[in-house]
Amino acid sequence: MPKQRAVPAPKRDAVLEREAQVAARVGELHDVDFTAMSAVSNIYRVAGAVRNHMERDVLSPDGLSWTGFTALFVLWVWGPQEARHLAEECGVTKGTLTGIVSTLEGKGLLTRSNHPDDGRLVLVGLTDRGRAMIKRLFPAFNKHEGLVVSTLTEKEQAQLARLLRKVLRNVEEL
Amino acid sequence: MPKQRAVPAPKRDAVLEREAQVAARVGELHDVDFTAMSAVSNIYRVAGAVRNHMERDVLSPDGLSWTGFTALFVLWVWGPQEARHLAEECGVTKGTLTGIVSTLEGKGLLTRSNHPDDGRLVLVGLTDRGRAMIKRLFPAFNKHEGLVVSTLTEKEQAQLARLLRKVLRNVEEL
DNA sequence: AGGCGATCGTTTGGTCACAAACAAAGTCTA
DNA sequence: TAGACTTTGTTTGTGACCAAACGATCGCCT
Repeated sequence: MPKQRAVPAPKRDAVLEREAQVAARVGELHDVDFTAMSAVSNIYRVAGAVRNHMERDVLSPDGLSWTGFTALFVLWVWGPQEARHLAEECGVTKGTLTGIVSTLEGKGLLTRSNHPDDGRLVLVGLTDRGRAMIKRLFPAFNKHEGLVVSTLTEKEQAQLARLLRKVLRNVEEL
Repeated sequence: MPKQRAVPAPKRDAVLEREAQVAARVGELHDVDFTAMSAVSNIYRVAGAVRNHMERDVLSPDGLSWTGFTALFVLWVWGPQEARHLAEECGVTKGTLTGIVSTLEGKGLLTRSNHPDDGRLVLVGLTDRGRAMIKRLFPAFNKHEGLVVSTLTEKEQAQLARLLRKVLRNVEEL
């Protein structure tokens, strides 16, 4: 009878091994959903790592943060729009967006203007400088996005995106 | 001849539709890696949504942030340890950890102490209050983790975790 | 027309996060 | 043993981020 392995993992993987050890230590509790725990914790770890990588290697030379880049990108793709819309598209609260817009406005990358018909609304739009910057930065950013998932096959990348979409729809209306 | 659809997507999905529209607008550029773009942007969106959900519905009643919870969890699972190790495990810089630890120390959830042999090192460990809190909080947290990925089958959850691990290993040494 | 409630952006107060500069403590080397 | 590196945690400065409170504006309703 061959020696049985208690854990099917073939070791040699720091990330996987850490999960296994955590599972062993938390094992004293019952009804722990390890699969969900792995998925969620990995989502968060990857997101942070990707953000750091992007800010360090792509964005920081232009003094742009991840969110700053996102705002420029959204304005570039969707055109000038109301602040509330921009906030939602960037995934931040309106309070946070005020700061973001102020920062980017200070750099001369976008402008605030009043809505002609509704005095409450603020319209945000790119300046020529802002448009030039996002146009120059996006290809580099996208290239690094490809680098990040380069260890996955095209099919796996698509499936990763699909699974995440499914989770996203669920979480957003939860 | 039946009317052809230019986009194969069956609509009716806000998340997917937004991606399609972005693709259409960025289409003027050549060599855009849309698959990678979807995957990366979804990773980040999901991570933010999950973090917000957890802080709102699970952690905030106890005045705990995501990172604060992570720190307590790590200390609970791995026991008292040096600050540098805790920082890496939480995925933050040492400077950030100083603040985290100070906050949690103020709440009486953990303690700082000096290493007996090396005056530079600081040992961080849970107090009884901290241990009680994480022990009470973790099941609720884990239950919500399950909720977050509940629209995925068990198999899909495992695959999501697997794909993310693959990306994580790649990004961390990039 | 005048008031009530909703909506929008800003402000406030606090935490989180990083990079960079720093002081204290340890290690190495000559 | 004395000086030069290295490592560790803290401090500093800046930006991101949220929730809650706020003031301004709009729409509706009587």
